Amino acid sequence: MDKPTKPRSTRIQREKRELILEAALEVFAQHGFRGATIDQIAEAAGMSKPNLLYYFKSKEAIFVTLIDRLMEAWLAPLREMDADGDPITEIRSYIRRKIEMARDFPRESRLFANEILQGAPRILPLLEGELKELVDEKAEIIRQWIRQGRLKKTDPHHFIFAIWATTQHYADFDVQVRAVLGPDKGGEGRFEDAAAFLERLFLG
Amino acid sequence: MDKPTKPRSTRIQREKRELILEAALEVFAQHGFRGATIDQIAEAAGMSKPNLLYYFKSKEAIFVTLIDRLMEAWLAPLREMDADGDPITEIRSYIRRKIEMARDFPRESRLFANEILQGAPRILPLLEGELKELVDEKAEIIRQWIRQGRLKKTDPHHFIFAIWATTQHYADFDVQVRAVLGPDKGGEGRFEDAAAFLERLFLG
DNA sequence: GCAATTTTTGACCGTTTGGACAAACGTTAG
DNA sequence: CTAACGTTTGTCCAAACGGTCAAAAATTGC
Repeated sequence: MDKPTKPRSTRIQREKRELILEAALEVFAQHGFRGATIDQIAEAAGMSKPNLLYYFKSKEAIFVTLIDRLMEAWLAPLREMDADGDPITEIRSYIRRKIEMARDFPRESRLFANEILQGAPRILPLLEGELKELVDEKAEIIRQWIRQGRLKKTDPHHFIFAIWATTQHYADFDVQVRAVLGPDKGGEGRFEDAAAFLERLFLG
Repeated sequence: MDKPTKPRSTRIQREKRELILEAALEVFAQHGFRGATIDQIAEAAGMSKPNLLYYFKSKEAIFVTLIDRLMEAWLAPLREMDADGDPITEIRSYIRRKIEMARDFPRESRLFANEILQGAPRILPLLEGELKELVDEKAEIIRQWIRQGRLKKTDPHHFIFAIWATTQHYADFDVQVRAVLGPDKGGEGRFEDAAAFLERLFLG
């Protein structure tokens, strides 16, 4: 018994599946689930449609795989918020991480936004279960910080919503942000400006 | 010359077009442009597909009409921000109006969000033109208020972005908001709570 | 080198979709 | 009644779509 009984999926298989997921992320983020076609994803992945369907049994299967992975990364920053840390530092770090995600993973953010906009048909149970529990837990921590006089009084749930909304805005509404800021202020520095602004807004 | 030379469009025509636009708003907001079908819209409007196409020449035409109207209503609240008014009052009113729009016109908000998410293919010129000018103008007013010491120092553009993001969040991400708040706190009072929270956040 | 297995592809299928069209229907004015 | 006009519908079509399948091609294990 040197190895487990499931040596399935070769290195090549894993690589191809990864390639497809990368291409699908691009296409889904830009056109949404219904707007994206298997042909588009296949072309973006540099393979034929039947070939793609050899690795994923349906368009839905690709999407679900993508969004399942996404959720892990999505909740991670909030998970890191530590009750034993300094409130200001913890919240500042959280905002930083969220802005970095908007900058570095805008496609993931848009994919998520798309799913929620359509009524979260595939992840509603997760939102009502895991996400709600996590948020309630962190809200309790914030409430505790407030009781201890270490944080300005505020509604914890709406506080978290506001951080989500403002940070993700820079990924989801990026086109609008750049259009309004114009060529001058719309450069890559906008994420730094946003981070600085948001820290002041939420902690100042 | 009792009447102008263009008596076109009877009352019935206007009513039917209105009926279609109402149905289309519902369908587009829920499924996005690509996800919506003419049949769905026709059924929601209580008429046959060819009949619908008698009033609008294409799916695109319906969408464009809808989004053109929407933009008017969308910019109105910001337009009302008055340089001669009291800064705190003006900003508070703006936030109130935006939250009311999220509560009373969530479908319009989602339609707009959808368009931006897809890269704003149909309204990019408007964003770079009319919207940018309006925001720049109001940003200058805010900057003026700050110079006069009547408002806390802050980046006007990101300040406006933050108001947009947080208020629209309650329409666009409504499913998530309700899932996280749960049955108890997720009732109709959530918009009031949000308004109160946001006033504190932005003005407190 | 060769058989077994995995990967890739061209051709194909049923369904859905946006849209066209002519015929039918209804309404109104003379 | 009827001609003219606006409205409605059944039928049809071509393209796009998600997905299948058998066979070819490439790879792997021996």
